[in-house]
Amino acid sequence: MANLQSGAERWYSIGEIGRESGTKVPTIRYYEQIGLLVPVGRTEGNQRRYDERARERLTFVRHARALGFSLDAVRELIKLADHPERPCEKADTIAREQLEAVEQRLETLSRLRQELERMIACCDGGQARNCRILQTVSDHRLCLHEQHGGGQSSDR
Amino acid sequence: MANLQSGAERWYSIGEIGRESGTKVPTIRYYEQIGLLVPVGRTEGNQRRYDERARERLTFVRHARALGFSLDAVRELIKLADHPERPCEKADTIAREQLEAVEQRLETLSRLRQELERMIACCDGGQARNCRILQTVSDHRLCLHEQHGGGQSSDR
DNA sequence: TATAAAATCTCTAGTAACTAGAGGTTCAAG
DNA sequence: CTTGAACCTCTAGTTACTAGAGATTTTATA
Repeated sequence: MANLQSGAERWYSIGEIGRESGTKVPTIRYYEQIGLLVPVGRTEGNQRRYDERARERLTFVRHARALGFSLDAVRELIKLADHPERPCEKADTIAREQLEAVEQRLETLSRLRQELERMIACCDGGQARNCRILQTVSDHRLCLHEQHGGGQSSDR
Repeated sequence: MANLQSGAERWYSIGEIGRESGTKVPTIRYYEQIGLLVPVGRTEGNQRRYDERARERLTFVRHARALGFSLDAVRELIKLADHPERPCEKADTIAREQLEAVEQRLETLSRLRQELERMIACCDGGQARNCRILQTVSDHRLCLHEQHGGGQSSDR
């Protein structure tokens, strides 16, 4: 809450950085609340004002999220970005884990796609009684693959 | 709450149908609570007992979930399966929507995979300062694709 | 038949990652 | 100086479960 009007630095409102980064305003407040973004200075009327650094931090978070990293992973990545002298094995590990998860999901989904395509192709649009889609859902044996499901949360 | 011991029908406990269908017991109770499964009869000691039909219903639900349908979609599919005389357009629509969602996710994910692979390949394992992974997350311009993220919830 | 272990019951609360709304205040333009 | 957009806090809702507490029932064994 220091010099919010003096100095040469440019300040941004929460709405501005939201628009810029494609983030809804409540989401930004949420990130602050869970400690992902450091609280920024306020105006006398209690409104948040962001500087360049805070803006970049939000961009970092959003981009990491867009890459599919969990908020916990993002937290780790931020920690690393804040300590440039540390080795970056951790970032490597996180990225590799993310890659593996993505590959896993890709596999599951492409099996699902195949299954859905087949179901749809076989549906003749008649009575529900004869609907291939409903039959397939009813009877797992009509499936091409055993793999989807079986255990829980193979997809998410 | 009728004849739970008389008659020829076989009854199953919640644990049994859970094991069979790969569903955790609380999940089954949850499905009942939200009205996805019809409440079944109970023993004198208030424990649930499932018959063949109830067992199949759970299988249906689990399989539909494994195919990626939302609980709401499953609800619709159940309604249809319960009315075999109706036309099955609705099932077709639901399945097509699901297929489209799956294809969408596949696309996003394969872009992500590419991005992650590139990030990881470029990381030299040195200081965080020079880490390609962190740099890429910091600066969207280092990305191959603009598409991932941009708006919100492209993946989910 | 007695007892102990396993399974079940209800209820509440927690998870991830936001999103929406109520009710009130502040900022910027005209 | 007024008005309307943007902001504030706080609570609760979303999806699809999952976990735990504390009590009761069922089942298997001695």
